Amino acid sequence: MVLEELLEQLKKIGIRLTPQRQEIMLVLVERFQEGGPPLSADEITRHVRMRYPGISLDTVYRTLATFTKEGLVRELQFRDHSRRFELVRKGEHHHHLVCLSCGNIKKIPYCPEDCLERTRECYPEFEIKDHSFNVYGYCPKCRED
Amino acid sequence: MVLEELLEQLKKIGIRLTPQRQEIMLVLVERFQEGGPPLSADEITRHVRMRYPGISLDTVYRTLATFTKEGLVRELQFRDHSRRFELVRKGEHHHHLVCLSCGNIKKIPYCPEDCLERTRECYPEFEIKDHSFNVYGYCPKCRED
DNA sequence: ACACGTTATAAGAATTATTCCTATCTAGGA
DNA sequence: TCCTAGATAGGAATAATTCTTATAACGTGT
Repeated sequence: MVLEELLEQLKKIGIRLTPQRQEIMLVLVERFQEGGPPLSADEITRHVRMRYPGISLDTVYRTLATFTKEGLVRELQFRDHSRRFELVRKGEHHHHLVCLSCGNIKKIPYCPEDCLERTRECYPEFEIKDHSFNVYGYCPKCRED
Repeated sequence: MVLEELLEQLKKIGIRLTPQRQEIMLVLVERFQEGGPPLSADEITRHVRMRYPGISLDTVYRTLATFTKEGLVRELQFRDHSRRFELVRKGEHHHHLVCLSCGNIKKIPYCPEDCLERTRECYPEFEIKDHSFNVYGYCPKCRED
């Protein structure tokens, strides 16, 4: 099961396996498995509180920062200024199509690898670590208005 | 001259040509001409205040929103949560390479058009308007640390 | 199983960026 | 020149995130 793998990974990293962290990881894994859109810190907090009511927002933010630093989670920043988080799974890579009206998010299964490669050639002195590709538009529902 | 062209464009659009708007446009044009990185709202405000001390932050934000809506300005959102603005010039299109350590920004002259096209094919019911492609890494200076 | 030291947490204060409110002002058409 | 819709200044309000600090608890070593 994915969750256990990840908890094992957390142990290896050498950070403490607290119940709060486990719950946050569980929420991220569930969202990944159902294929839904990335979650905001607030959404994650609300989900975690269903099963772990006392958790503080600060803990959620700190934990997400830790997970991101360890490469378990990817942090996303969209043009509407919303900040979202999603689980990183090895061998799986995608980008996002975002509705400018309702914020609805779809996965894009393509990746601009050629552009990335050309960027590396253009700036060989940069140590390139990551990239983001977002497409913005209006979803079918919002086009009607 | 670029500035006059743009002021003319503002007139055509039908919004009032106030001195505040002219100053903000001037700052954006100067930055475009010197080829420097996009500006934050705060940087723009500081620049505008050198020549127009009384301008309020709210006016800067409102004006940038107006310019963005009219397609004269592009709003950028990077992973460090910084929000920046740059002039849009027809026939010129680029993306950004951002240093994760110092925030240094370089222009990328390539564009993932193929990915964009494939995204259109994948989601034909979406009305695609725009996209962003950001590459993150460490600049030469920051690699040393 | 237990104690200890390190690290994580909760709670709320503080910070920062942005937007809202409202009284006043002004660009530009008549 | 006058008039009015739209714009501005200034400060209050909001929202998201981070900081502070006292308390709690993970997991190593006994």
